[in-house]
Amino acid sequence: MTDTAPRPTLEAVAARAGVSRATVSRVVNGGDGVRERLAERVRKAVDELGYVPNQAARSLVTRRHDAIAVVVAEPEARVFADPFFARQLRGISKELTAHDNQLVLLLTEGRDDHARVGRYLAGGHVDGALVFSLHLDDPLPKLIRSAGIPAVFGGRPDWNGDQRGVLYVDVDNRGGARDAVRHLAGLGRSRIAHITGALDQTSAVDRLDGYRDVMVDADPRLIVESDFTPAGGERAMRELLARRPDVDAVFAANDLTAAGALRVLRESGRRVPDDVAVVGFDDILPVAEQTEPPLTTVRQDIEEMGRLMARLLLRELDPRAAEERVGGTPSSVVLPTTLVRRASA
Amino acid sequence: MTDTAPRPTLEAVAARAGVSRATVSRVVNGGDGVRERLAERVRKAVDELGYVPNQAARSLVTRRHDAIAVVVAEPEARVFADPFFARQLRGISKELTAHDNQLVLLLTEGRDDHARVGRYLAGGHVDGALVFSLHLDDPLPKLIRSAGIPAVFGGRPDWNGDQRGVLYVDVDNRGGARDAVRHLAGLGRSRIAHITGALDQTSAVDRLDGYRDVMVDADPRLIVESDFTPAGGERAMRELLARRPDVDAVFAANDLTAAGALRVLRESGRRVPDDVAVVGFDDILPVAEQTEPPLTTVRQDIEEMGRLMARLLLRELDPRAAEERVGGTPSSVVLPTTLVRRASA
DNA sequence: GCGGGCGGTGAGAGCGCTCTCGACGACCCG
DNA sequence: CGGGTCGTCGAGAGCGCTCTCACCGCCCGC
Repeated sequence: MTDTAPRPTLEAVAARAGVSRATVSRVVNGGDGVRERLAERVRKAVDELGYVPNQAARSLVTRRHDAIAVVVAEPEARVFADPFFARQLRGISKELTAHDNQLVLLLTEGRDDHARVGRYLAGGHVDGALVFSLHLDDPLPKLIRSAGIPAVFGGRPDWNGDQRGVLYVDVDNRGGARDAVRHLAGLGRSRIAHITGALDQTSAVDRLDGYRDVMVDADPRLIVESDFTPAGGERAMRELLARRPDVDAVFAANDLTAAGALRVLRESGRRVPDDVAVVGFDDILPVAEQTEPPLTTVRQDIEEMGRLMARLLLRELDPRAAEERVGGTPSSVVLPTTLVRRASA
Repeated sequence: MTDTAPRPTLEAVAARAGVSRATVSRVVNGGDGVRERLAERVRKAVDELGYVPNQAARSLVTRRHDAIAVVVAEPEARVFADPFFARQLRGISKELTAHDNQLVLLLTEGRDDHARVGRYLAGGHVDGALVFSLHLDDPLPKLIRSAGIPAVFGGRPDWNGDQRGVLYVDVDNRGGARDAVRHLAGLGRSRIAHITGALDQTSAVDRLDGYRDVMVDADPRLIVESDFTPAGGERAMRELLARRPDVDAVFAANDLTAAGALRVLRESGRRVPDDVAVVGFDDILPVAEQTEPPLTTVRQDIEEMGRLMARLLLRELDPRAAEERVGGTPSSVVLPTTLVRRASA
């Protein structure tokens, strides 16, 4: 343990500035109702002493923490293959920092951890939570709700039951999927297949729905279920080639899957995009740009998504905003996507 | 704001169990020196009331927070292209969770943020810090030191000045590089080139040193400086082909760079590995497995690195451990690497 | 010229917890 | 059988802050 010099207290600052604790407190917290002359003297004392408020003492009385929990309930796979997660965190971090809030990160590991997270959130250590829980059967949303703590979800949660007052920020997965498939159709392709993502996640379901919106009466054999992984993409593509060797386009539920599909197509002697055009989803840069050929894909602004989630939550927490909100509660947001054309379609 | 029911206090539990506050506190914190009969009664009361200790009140008196900061000082690029960061976080999170510590994440954005981070750390909101700051000129290490807060660095820091007592966990970059180059030599290659990483990071410097260890008197033209990015890898590879068209192997400082190099080699009509063998570094799965051909590379156990960093810091913070430590201060760790053979070399 | 406001300031009471210290039996030894 | 020791527990004093409330000048209006 490093011995830290005893940090100056409000008391010390007050003594130095020749005022009372209350006045120093007022100045430190915005300084309303303190005459400028005095305030100036206090600020000077604060600087000289290097005073930093003790957050614990402050929280004890205000019952606020200026801290937000970010709960990530991904069992390895997805989050850690993508830089996804990092991007969202960055967006969140930016927004929180701008409002002097801290980011407490909770990563969960299997079921047991849910209890721990629930306890933590219910324990009132943070003012709110941003939750990433993309699986349909996830207990987290209920847990959060029963913890009685304000929360915003990343991605549309889809649990059975009351959805009132549930805030989330999602990407327009369905619309993005439609754009992708329409793009393929616009290229003159008619036998457009879809390799789905893991269908226990709303994003995968929505992308599939988007595909169906355009391909209203597609051959069901053109739809192959997969799991968002490259290996899954390979398997699905093989299956697809067996079912419909005449397939001339593939819309994969994400870039990783598309990369797997691309490899199988190459193996099978198909040229991309000449014989089969391929579109992915996510625009994971190190992947989408590195594939052979580079991948046409649907981009989503992940960082913005994080930023928005944080903003929504902070607004929810701010009593001032709560007043303004009368008659217009803050609502969930769905972000647009854009098609990024590269060589694969 | 959600109205949270007033949470029960120690006082309430004490009343219910018919004991004093002090006794409840003892039970809650391990229960030494309390007769089992009483302790049992207290635990029952805790359960019934759903009591959760107020961390703020506790911190106020103990001056401990059971929270550590993770500071990531990466200007975008590296961290967010790799799943690197996510893996490390996971390792850290696991270890911290196991010891009931919270993880406060601080991402920095340019210079201004350093001051903010410094203030935060000096403010005594956390017990220690894990710092990722891979750039030679980074002010963070000094800042941390002057904040007087225990810290462990991820990657060997390299600032001028006193290094005593500086703890870090690093990967054996130099050894891994040696292995990579020896592997290429073992394949019968003699004109082995190296595309470096950004040389303002110790990892890049160490990898270059490892290359030099084996290629003691290599043609300097075989060494091309780059920056860890795919685009940089492409540029470097072009330069290399211009300088030494007879190059028969490339050791790239990381997988992203290798992927860029691979693309240029393909363009130029070289076959990999027949004409030119390529080895990367990091084993970033979604990249290394997706390249054409799949990349032989040097793997580092990133998650373990995070775990170790946390363990080191926690030990540093634990007064008990401090006693045991007499005569043997905890020291930095360098993790081994392993060569992963795929198709590119 | 005097009372009522009012803006500015200080005194003091807690927030919920830990921890020291002293009290109090029970138990042991001589 | 008396004095000391040990284990167990409660009383109470803060930790550093916010916030209410009372107080004190001063300015205004009549």
